[in-house]
Amino acid sequence: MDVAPRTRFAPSPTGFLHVGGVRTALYNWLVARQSQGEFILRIEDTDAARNREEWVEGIFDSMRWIGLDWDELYRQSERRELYLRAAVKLEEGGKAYWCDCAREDIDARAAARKGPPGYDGFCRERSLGNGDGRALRFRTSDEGATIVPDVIRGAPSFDNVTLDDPVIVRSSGDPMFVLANVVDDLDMKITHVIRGEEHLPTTPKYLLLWDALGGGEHPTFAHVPVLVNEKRQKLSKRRDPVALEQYRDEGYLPEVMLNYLGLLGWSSPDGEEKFTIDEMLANFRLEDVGNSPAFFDVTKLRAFNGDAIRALSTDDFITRVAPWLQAPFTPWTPEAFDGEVFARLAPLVQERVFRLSEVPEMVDFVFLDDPPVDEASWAKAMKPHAAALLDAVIVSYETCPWESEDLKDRLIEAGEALDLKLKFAQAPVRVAVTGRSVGPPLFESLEVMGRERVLARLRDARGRL
RNA sequence: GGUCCCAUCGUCUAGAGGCCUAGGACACCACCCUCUCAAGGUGGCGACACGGGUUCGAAUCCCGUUGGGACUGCCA
Repeated sequence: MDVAPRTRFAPSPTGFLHVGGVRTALYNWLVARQSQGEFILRIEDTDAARNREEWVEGIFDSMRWIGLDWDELYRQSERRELYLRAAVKLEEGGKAYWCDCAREDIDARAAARKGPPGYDGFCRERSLGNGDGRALRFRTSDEGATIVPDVIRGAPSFDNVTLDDPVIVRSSGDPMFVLANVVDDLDMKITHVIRGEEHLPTTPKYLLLWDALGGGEHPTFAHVPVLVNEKRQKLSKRRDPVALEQYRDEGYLPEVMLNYLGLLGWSSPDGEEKFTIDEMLANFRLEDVGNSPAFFDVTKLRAFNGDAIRALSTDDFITRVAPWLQAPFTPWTPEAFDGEVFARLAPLVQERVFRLSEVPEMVDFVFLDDPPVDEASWAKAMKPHAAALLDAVIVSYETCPWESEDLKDRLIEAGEALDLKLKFAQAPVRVAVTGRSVGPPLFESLEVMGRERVLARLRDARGRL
């Protein structure tokens, strides 16, 4: 019974892709790709109230960016009839019933009997027909237990009495998540349900529904631990930076995102933490996925990203940083940018950034006519000796050969005349030219900028002292 | 409240009864290198939640406690 796996990633359109979702997508993708199976992308947009076409497009873009390709694509909004037919079948088979209880009624009854909150099966035997304001509920069993065999959690068992009858069709006539989910998994012949741990408590309902629909053999489940924040709460849209798109815009490399996400809950057998998607493909095993929540630590992601950027060839780096060298990421005008100048600075910058979005601010002084001056840097660098030093450097730079080595030697000379070590002598020049106390190596930057512009800035700074 | 899940350095993890005076990575600290900042090099700090069992022997197995989390929607 070794059938090729069919796995699925089922995001709902919310305007962005949740990094936790991307990780489960990755695991699903790996399982499918490892064994000539199929990876299915299913847009769970049954909630018409929040469903925008551009959000769906965004999911496609992000999936392509991260490199997870899919074999089949479905949108639940286009499959409504299928779910409704299943609902009718359940109702006709006596496995679902109509209910007109309002939330307040349900809560009031729960409070009155001092029992746990939740639906009490009030309408089970009322034999209500379909009608205005009525929702269809699935009748769960009151006897026995449902166990969920799970690749990474063992076999948690749930007593069926604790299961509320879930609404499967809203009073609006729209199908609900559980129904659509089970019907689709059945219809699409999904073999592995790999999803977030938050779905584990509702899996018994899934299984009961599966059986009621005559589904036969159950899929293999793997409920992967949630991703948490520093307070160990599930990563949420409201309080945590969870959007994959945000990381993309900040200049994290897609292969690093995948690597880091893969590392959260799984480790390579050889203990190597840096791995490619192909290496993951070769070594990944679902049963090796950990079972405790992992903190999404951007600090480590950042470190890995910096390493990956430095490992790029200069040409690759230039190619990949290109999008950040234009609007809206740059303070300079398009005409002011010079690709050849940037190419000379690129290796210097490449070694100093952790995210591609940090590049513009590191080279902006080269492409801006009048770069902003950081006041704190100015105050720190422009000590009493600065005037004399700048005077000397200006004179020296007016005639010296315009090569970084010469520029360095001349500054050393000027500094020594004032009894300043290079460490201190370079500061006024750096701030005068770049506006800041930190940046790429100074003399290479000066060389690239050219004598006239450098001299102009030095004189300008001297004048402000 | 109920149901379920989880528990090794600050963080991600290695660890499937002796290989563990618990290994690696990120972070942090110190030193070296150095034109700033990074990078790099060297070294350091740092954990088996607690209590009972089982066993010759437990981070590893069992039970309990404590702690954390998820779910408990006519959201997905």
